[in-house]
Amino acid sequence: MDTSVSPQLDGSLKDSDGEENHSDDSSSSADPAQVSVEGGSPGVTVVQLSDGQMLQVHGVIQAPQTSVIQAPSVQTVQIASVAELEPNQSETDTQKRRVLLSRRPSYRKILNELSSDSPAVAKIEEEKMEEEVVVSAAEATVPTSIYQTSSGQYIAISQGRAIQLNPGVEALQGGGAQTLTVGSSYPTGDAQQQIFIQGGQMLLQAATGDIPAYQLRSPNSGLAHSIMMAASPDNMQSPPPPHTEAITLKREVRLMKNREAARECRRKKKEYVKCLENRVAVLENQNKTLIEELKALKDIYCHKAE
DNA sequence: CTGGCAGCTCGTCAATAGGG
DNA sequence: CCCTATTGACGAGCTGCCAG
Repeated sequence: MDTSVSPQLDGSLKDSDGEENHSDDSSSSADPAQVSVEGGSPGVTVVQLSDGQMLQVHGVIQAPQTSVIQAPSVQTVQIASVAELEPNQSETDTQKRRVLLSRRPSYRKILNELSSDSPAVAKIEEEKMEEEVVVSAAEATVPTSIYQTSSGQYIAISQGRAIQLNPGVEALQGGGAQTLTVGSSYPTGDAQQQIFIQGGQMLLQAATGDIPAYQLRSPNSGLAHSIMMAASPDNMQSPPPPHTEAITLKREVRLMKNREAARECRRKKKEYVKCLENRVAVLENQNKTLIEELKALKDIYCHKAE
């Protein structure tokens, strides 16, 4: 019973790795029979596809590990054994469920383990994103209203009038944070507002009034995104009791962090799956080479025997 | 053109692990 | 014990495809 590949991962291997992986999925989708391994620097295998295209596959397999799937998944064994225990009914349902729910080590850990054995394996880095550095101490302590745009970006407005666009997917791909300073459009505002621009999106205007309206525009598309008031619009009007406000703020921050975490987790998962796919491709090639080698040796041996 | 369907992405919740 | 990070599960929304 092999539960090492979850249905989701399995699905990803089959069809869901999606558009963004097309560039290097060719390694995994290539017919193994039409691929030749060229060798290369340690840890990196150059694979030639049938169409002559050369592909560098980071040598996930070069490390002396028994299996791609078994090696990192310490808890896989655990899951399997628990599944075997199930007929015994030796555990309560709750306990079973808990154990079944027990996770693999994180994708980052798995890949980093792999990479420690094989230095060529790309590590999933702790991404120190600039936008996290951008948040100043003042902002962190001052009550902040957080809004979500229709494009999924976040704007935090603190008492200090700092507006931050939190990282969307674009921010991950794009560059670092940019900062601009504009005059405040709030009647009560300070002289200036700071706007942090992420992922090529910029804050174009902030209207005055009790409930400010913002317009986000992507320089490329020119499309304006309206802003959904995702959280605490009441902050703008009558201030709620400080306690409620604190709770709301705490929740908003938690949700925002979790949103980011989920995004990051999915990204890592994709990377992990991609890595496994590469490894499968290389293993298949290696297997094929070994078979051919064995065949050749057999031939030689048969000739000598005659 | 339209309704149904499948696949994908994203946000959220909840469970769990690990660190301080 | 509390807090934070991680990740599976679930639902909602979007998109592309296809048959009628």
